[in-house]
Amino acid sequence: MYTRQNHRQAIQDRKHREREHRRQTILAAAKRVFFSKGYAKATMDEIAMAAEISKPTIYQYFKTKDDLYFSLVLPVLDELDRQWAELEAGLEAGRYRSGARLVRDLFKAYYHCYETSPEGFMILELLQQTNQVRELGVRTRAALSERGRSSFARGRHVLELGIEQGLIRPVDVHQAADILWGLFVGVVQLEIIKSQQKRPGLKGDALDRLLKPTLKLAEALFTEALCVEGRV
Amino acid sequence: MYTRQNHRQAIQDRKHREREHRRQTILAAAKRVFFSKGYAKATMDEIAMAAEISKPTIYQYFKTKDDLYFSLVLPVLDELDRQWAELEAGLEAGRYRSGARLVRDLFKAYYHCYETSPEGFMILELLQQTNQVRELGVRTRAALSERGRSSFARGRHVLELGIEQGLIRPVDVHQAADILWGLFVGVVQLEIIKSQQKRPGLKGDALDRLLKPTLKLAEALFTEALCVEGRV
Amino acid sequence: MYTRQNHRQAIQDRKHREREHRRQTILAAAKRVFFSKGYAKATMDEIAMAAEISKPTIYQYFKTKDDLYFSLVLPVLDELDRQWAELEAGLEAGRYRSGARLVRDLFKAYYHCYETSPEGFMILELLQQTNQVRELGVRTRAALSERGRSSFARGRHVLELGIEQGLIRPVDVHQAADILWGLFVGVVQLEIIKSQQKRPGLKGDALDRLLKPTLKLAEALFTEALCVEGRV
Amino acid sequence: MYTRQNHRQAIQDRKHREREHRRQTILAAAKRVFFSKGYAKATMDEIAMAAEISKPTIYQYFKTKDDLYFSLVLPVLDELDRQWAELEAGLEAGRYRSGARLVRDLFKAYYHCYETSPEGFMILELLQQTNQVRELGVRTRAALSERGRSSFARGRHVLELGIEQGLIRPVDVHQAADILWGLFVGVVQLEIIKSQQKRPGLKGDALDRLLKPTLKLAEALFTEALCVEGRV
DNA sequence: AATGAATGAGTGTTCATTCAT
DNA sequence: CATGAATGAACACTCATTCAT
Repeated sequence: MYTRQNHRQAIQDRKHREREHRRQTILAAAKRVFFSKGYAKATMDEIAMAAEISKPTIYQYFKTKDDLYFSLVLPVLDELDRQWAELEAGLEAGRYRSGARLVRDLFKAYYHCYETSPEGFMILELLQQTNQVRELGVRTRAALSERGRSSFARGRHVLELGIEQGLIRPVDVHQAADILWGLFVGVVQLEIIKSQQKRPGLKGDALDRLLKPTLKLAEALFTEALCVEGRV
Repeated sequence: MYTRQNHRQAIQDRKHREREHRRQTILAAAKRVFFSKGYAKATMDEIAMAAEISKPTIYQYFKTKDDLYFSLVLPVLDELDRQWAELEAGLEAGRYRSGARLVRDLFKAYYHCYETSPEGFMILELLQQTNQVRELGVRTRAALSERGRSSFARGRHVLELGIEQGLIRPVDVHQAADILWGLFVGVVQLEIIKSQQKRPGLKGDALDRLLKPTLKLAEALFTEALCVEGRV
Repeated sequence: MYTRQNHRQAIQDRKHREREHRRQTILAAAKRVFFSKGYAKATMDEIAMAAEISKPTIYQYFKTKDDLYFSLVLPVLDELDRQWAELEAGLEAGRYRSGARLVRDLFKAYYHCYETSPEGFMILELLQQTNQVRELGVRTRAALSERGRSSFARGRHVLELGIEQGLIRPVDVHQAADILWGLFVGVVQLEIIKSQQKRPGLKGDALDRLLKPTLKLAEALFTEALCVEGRV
Repeated sequence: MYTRQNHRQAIQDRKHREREHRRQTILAAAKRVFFSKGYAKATMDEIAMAAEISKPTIYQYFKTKDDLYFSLVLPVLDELDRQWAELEAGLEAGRYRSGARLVRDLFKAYYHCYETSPEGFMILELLQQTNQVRELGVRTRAALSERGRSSFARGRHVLELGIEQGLIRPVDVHQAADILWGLFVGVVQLEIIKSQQKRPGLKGDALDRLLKPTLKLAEALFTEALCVEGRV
């Protein structure tokens, strides 16, 4: 039914949608720029141009450059958490029969998370470069820290479940989780550099051709190393 | 015998030593600053202050910021190459009986190289951020690129020899070398972030307590995965 | 009629006007500073202070120091060209009966061009000092070079017409044009130095009192030397 | 006769000679550098390298960059004065019969002075760029100012004599002297710019081919304009 | 809400000048 | 006397951020 009340509501909704849409546009632009230049060399001007808006507008959506950056990184961590949550659920439901499957899905989780937003994923490593001290409102900062922690915690829990269920060999889960993450990030990083040396501009294709088989081998090696059931 | 001739020579020598010493002071300061801030956020001013000299003095020893940075990174690659050359020689001399030994020494090579200059090692990854185009005299630039290539080539050759001699299982050496490097760098990077989150300032101790056992586990996993002789 | 449309237009217009006004303010400030210090000693900071704005603002109107400088010089060349075009038209229309008139107008052309922007005129000579190589976008650079060439070409054509019409004696027009320009610039330059030695600050008055009669005499001498009709 | 006294004297002399020689070396180097770069862009480093000595040594011969510069300019003014003194003497001895001769020798005087040290001559015009205020010891500054004044005074006297003796037409000698100087400097300047535009590096040849005929024409025009004896 | 314009605080780099030897 | 090394003071140019509209 059409009422003045509903009309107002509709306008409100549209505005919200538009606002969210613009926010996403900015984030997408920022992602591209941060990725190709690194945190420090990326300028707000360039991001604004990439988003086809004016610079001050960015500041209406994100308090600072740091804030924008972290807003980019957060979803990646969330995605990782979601992936791991699925794995966790699967394990708790007893859906895994072999360690190989588990390892395969572990790698899939990482890869899916990377694929969702390759740039966002890589940007995670720029964390070091950022102004680690500055304010940025406590909220974002805390959120980021907590998100990271929870992600890793869930990863460890997945490994613990795998060990408990006799799917993978007993190892220190802290260390193992770090190794998996380190391996994944390190390999992705290396292949990016390699693919950029050949032809600059990350056209995805070249990168994928390097990355996928390497990750496949890594998965095979970890299956071999971690799984209980013996040689494949 | 003390002669005027010797005297002059002695003075020359001392000056050379002093110059070299100052060069090292600057490099050490730069290492600290680059490491803690990243390439872009590190300022020449800060490096000068860290080295307790004036800014222009830096420019008497290093042509540009880039030059300074690369002078920091080059020795690390050289060290890596040296380590691998030793492994290569050992393999060619038939000194390796078991794959486990080989994997252990492979990890040792990486670790020794990291230990020689932890900051320098990590800085390698900043390569992406650097002004990849600028001149810096062709010499350093070319040297760097070539050094990287040759290091990786030697790493692959080591793996090839290991496979030929039946010490490790047949795998694609390109991919395997990438995985090893990626794993090592990724893990070191992750543990650094972790140790800095706990207490900023990289006091080495905290880092080492995290890093060493993790790398030990990684070594064990790779021994398991790569070696021919079966379960250890 | 007042409409919302017109309102917007009016705002646009005002902004345009303001922008142009500020541009002129900067140009005027730059003119003063360049003139009193020369290209190299003039600093952007000083120009900014003279224009009572901040330094980065200058860079919103002019890409580089070079660009600012050339933007100052270009109009002078254009004015010169315009003056000569008038002379040319007059000659082609057969409006000149005596060589004396032509020489008088030649000097008038130079003088008018100088008067339009005395500093700008003198700044032309600083061309040598400028970074002759740098980019500055090809556009301005090319424009400048071409402008100079075309101005001189037109000057020569004016002399050619004068000779053809029997108004002035047959001389090499390349050389004659160079002599006229050299004389004018050289004299202006000298009188400026002289007037500055007496009282620094180019108050125009002192300069004019020196410059005008000297140029008058130069005109008389050239009339004598160039004109066909014999002694005046 | 060889005595200890003479010996000391001889050593003193040699030292003086050597010192003077080095001074000249520096001046020659500075001349080249100042000329090709202009005052501001010329660096003491470059001058030192051109003179094949170290930078501080320059400061033992010249107090500041300004001092060095003015020491370069002074001899040119002296040469000009010498040339004019000769002309003056010739006139006073009644050696000139025709105005044409006088004008020819006037131009010769300028040209000879330019030829003695083309760079030095041109450098004179950079006077504006120099730090006109700074100390530079009063001495050099005063000397320069006075030298300029006296040179011009003598030039005017030459013209006065020429007028008195009925060789050239009565004109204001202040203005006429300024015109002659301005013409000469302006033309030289212009031809230098032109010859550099064609092929950078002032190889003299190209310049001379432009300069000489132009000056020849200028001389002819001034003969025509200034001389009493009528058309040539 | 969006933007054109403005700016304070740096950046890397250079240079005239001065020590210490 | 000559010099290698050092430095204070600039300089052109940039950027995250904020007004005014």
